[in-house]
Amino acid sequence: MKESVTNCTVEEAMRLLGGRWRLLIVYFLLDGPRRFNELRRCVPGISQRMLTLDLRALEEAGLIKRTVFPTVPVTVEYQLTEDGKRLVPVVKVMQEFGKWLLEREEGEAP
Amino acid sequence: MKESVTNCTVEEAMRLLGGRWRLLIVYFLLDGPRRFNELRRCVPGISQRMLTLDLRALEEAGLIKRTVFPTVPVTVEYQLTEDGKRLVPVVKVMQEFGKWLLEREEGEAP
DNA sequence: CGGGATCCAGAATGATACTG
DNA sequence: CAGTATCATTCTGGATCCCG
Repeated sequence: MKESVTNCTVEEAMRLLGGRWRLLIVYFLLDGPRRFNELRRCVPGISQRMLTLDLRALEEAGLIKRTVFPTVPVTVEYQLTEDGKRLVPVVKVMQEFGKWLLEREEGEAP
Repeated sequence: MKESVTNCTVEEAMRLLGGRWRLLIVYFLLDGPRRFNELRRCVPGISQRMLTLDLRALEEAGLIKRTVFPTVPVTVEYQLTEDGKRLVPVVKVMQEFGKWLLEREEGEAP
């Protein structure tokens, strides 16, 4: 089972990005590096655990870079890598579609 | 200006499209209408149940249209609505990103 | 053919407590 | 501050049987 898929590029992308938070996290990294708790405040409703897990997944995929500054207490910064910048159009398009969705909802069922 | 709706737009979009199959189903509807079992064959590995559920969700969101032809046995066709065509850029961008992902994998882990 | 209904396994996510 | 560990809950997806 799970042999390589034929032409399922969309499936591959969704397997990595399809979670509830990942693209949202990336969204908040568009403007520059962010620290862990900074992201936690930005991303509405995410748990500490999921933030950790999703950051790890994105890091493992080479899309973000984790930098530890040996301050006291320690400071950790996350930022998009060059590869990660390939996510910019993905986020943008999702943002636009989501915006349209929300505006449509307002118009139909207030 | 509801700042309360900070940027749930990405979240909103992912809530609707974030599943494993939905964008993939939409992908196979880009070229035109498809019947149920036709989609089942196209979408690699999807179960009948999930195809039904996801088609329902997309229909409820007004993104696809379900048409029943009273043949014997019955024939059901699914197609993108005008609203659903807003998904075209979303699918395209996912497809491109997935393609890049797959090509990168090939290059790294032979 | 195109589903609906039910049951179930596993993955995804959340809550809470603890730590260097 | 930035996590880890553990447990609980919810969600996703598959298997199977049934029906008009």
